[in-house]
Amino acid sequence: MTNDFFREQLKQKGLKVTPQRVAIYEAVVNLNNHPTAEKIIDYIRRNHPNIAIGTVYKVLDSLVDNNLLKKVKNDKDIMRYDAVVSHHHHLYCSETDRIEDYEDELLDKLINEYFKNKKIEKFEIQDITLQITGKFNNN
Amino acid sequence: MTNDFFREQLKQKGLKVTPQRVAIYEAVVNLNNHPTAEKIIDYIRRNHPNIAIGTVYKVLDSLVDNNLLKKVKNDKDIMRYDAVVSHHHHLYCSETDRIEDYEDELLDKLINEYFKNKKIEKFEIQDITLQITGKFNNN
DNA sequence: CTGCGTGCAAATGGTTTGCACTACG
DNA sequence: CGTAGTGCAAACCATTTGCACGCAG
Repeated sequence: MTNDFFREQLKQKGLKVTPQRVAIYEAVVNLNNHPTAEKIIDYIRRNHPNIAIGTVYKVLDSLVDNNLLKKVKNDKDIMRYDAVVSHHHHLYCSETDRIEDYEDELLDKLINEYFKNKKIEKFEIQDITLQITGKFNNN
Repeated sequence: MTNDFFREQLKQKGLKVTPQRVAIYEAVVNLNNHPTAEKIIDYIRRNHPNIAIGTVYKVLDSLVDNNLLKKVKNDKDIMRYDAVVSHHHHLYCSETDRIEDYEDELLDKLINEYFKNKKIEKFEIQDITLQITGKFNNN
């Protein structure tokens, strides 16, 4: 289960398992659309009324540092968070603030193949992420 | 010349040609590495000591709205600006704050071709931009 | 027990806003 | 001239910080 996986990960990274960390991680997993810190705080306060805003930011930072969460950047300048840590791209809605994960191994292979042949001068590629902007057709 | 081109563009968009707008545009063109608002202000103050910070932000916003500049977002949360308006990607240095433009028509064609065949469910693509992270070898 | 993690509240800093004044067209 | 644009300073607000206390290991 997600919860146990997370607790195990914390231990492995030498981080203490606290109710705050568990709650924050669960919030990011359960909330859709890559929540902002504010959304996460709202969600958590239902069950943890006393959790501090500063704590949420500190926990989010340390989880990102330890690769248990990822930061997602959008056109605005508010930071959002993603519990999907594996390599993936993002679909950005041009009309709303919706952001969806997009995994596509075939595409990744195609792009890697391309850059295997065509090097960028004086630059060693470590990671390629696509920002795909467009419109969701419904829902 | 760049300057005349810019003045012409302002007129066409119905924006007044002011010394502030010209100076801000020139700053973004001349400064390398996709300057922040702060860098732009420092640069301009050499010749326009009285330009207001608020004005710089307002001008940058309106130039972006009118497609005369682009915003560049990095992992941190400070906005940076780009005078290259044509479609291109960005090379992000993983160790410094350096950001370079990267144009590659062949790559664009390859990716467009790929998505011509493989549609994303319930999503209509408008634009695809790559964030290429890595290391510059020297310089 | 020991120090990592938390709560709290104040500080920070990039960006925005309101308004009177200026100058472009 | 009339209004878009500017200067200024205060306001905003997401995020950070410092410190005393509390709890996980």
